Amino acid sequence: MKIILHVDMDSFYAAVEERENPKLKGKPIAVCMFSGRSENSGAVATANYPARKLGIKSGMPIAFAKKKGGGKAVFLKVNKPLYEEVSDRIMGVLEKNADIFEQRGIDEAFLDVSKKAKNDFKEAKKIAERIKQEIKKKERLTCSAGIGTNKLVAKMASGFQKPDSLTLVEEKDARRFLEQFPLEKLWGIGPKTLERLNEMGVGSLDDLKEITSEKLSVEFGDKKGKWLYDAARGKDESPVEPKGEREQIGRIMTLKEDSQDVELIGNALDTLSHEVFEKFKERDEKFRTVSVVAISTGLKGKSRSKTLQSASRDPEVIKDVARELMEKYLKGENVTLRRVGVGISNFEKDIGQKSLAEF
DNA sequence: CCCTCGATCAC
DNA sequence: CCTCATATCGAGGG
Repeated sequence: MKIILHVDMDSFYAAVEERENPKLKGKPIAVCMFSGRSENSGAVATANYPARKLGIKSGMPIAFAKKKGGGKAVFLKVNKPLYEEVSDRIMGVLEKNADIFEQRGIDEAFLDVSKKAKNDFKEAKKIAERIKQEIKKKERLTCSAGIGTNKLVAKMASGFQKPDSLTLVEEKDARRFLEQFPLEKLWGIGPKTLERLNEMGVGSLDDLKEITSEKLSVEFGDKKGKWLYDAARGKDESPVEPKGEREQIGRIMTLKEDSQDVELIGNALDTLSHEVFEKFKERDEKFRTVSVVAISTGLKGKSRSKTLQSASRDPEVIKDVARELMEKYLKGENVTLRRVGVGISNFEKDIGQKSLAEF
């Protein structure tokens, strides 16, 4: 039997900001992504607990959050490089405590600790306590941890008593533990899946157990269908797997104003292409696919992509192909765009020669 | 099997 | 009033 630990930082962005600026201590904080089209356009990325008490939630429009905040809350702009730097150190602490380590996003990770814990939940608990201690001491940040026999249970456990919590769910308790959550709180069940399940007459995990694996596969596809079937039974065989390098690099931005203008949009694409290349260039690889995303005023997103005959690592290629894809798209549809994005993927090793200087 | 594209989830 | 970034799946076409 495996023992899986899931660690999730508590309101990470806001907590880092609070730590960096003692004046903010205890205050409601909303860390926001400002889109720049007007004073308050954008969304809340993370709200700390005092802010949540005021009704400010992540994903919420900033203008809306400000109404809720009643002037009490502090609104900050995200400082991603700072959070990344802090995250790297935290992930180092987590990784050294794991047999197998899988980072998921900037502030959470799965740790397979089966060997280190000698298959003993008590040992796993000690490991989790040690991790929490070390992060608190070194970074002055809290996190929540969940321990279970699989990723699903561990993930649900870490979120169960946030913040600064540690929740153990032994195998015999897993089913009952999961059953207390409404379906939509289950990891992997979002609004769409919930709606379709409801239409099938499924309103709880218990109901879900009544549906056959075949039926779920027809409705949700093979993978997801099987996953749901297992989830209803507290089962999740997916392994903790180290994440390799990113397989896509993308950037998206909100236009200063809604636009149909090829030149204005083209300029935005140039900027994005440049930023994408900046992230990509330190890798010793080439990309083969360039894609663009166009999000209309109605917030409907469309994507277009092109895979090149031969791989490239030329920033101009990103720009050119992005423009080409977008121009073609805009010609075909009569749409006004709100946001645009550029991405590259399909990386392959660059076995190119060294430059003369290196040689 | 590869490519394109949309959908979904969730940070 | 509506951010940003990535992974994964599946359908449909070739």
